[in-house]
Amino acid sequence: MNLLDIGDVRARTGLSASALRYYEERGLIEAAGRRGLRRLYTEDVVDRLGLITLAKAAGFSLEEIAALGPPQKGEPLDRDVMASRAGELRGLSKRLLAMADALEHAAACPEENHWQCAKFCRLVKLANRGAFHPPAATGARPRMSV
Amino acid sequence: MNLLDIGDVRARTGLSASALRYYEERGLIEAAGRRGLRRLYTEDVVDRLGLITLAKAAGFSLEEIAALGPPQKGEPLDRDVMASRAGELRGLSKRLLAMADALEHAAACPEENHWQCAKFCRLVKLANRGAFHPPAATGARPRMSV
DNA sequence: GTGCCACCTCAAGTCAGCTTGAGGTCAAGT
DNA sequence: ACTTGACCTCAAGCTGACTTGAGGTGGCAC
Repeated sequence: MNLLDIGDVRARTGLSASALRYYEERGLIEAAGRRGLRRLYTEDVVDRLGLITLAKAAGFSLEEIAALGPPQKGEPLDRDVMASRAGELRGLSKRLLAMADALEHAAACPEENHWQCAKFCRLVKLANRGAFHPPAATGARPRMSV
Repeated sequence: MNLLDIGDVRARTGLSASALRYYEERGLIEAAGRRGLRRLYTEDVVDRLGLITLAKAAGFSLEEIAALGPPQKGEPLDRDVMASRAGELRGLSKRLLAMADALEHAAACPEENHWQCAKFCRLVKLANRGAFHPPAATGARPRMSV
């Protein structure tokens, strides 16, 4: 079996060596063994890391990903969890789209001052009612970059 | 003019007093004056804070919001910036929707192991090609909660 | 006039997900 | 034999948006 040096894994996944060591420390991946001090990985780890990157992009935290089971397990994710996260993502996607519409409206609005725009003012009031506050109460979700 | 205590502002916006002080420190808002040690705010600040909450939800960082101009200015946002951010939000929204579709497919996929699913494997390969890596090169964008 | 309590300041802590730095190891090429 | 450079460990640092805590102040009701 073709064993990979951490540098090879880095090249195949685009992840930094320090990130890989960090993932190992967090229990997301493991090395097949060592050659001297150096970690040696099986090629499996590349798929595993692809999955991790994917899961992160879907908003799973490293902790959640680690909790999804031991590194080598064939079954990568619980189907129920996946389905429910898909629902959340759909919701977020919708909210973002609404924000985009609002922004675009405000950008194109004929009023010379946004505070004259009823739509804009309605949105601001909604914001103060908590409609856009971070979901702290809803059980702190991870964050994703825009 | 009806002046507001920090506690009143808290009640009207749902933001914590410490967050309000922090926003002031960062130059996002300012108090109209003091009564003794206590900050006094005009009612304007409530709208201003609604706008800030909105902008945060749209992915603007506090620094960007602060850069959009002095607190009391009527013109809240540059239309070009708004329009371009709207485009970014649309893109993010689309990617999230694609992720949701993929997750849902994987959750419902007849294959007993996701690694047997061609769609899933294609996605993992894409992830390793950097398609889902955080946009570090694209100029670090702020983060938003899922 | 006194007690309470909402407010104040300033420094330090929190969270995730890494990165950076100092100081060390080791295998291979010249 | 020696250098190079890729790797190692461990601790500390970074970012953003706040929160928390200790210790202090002062306006208002009684």
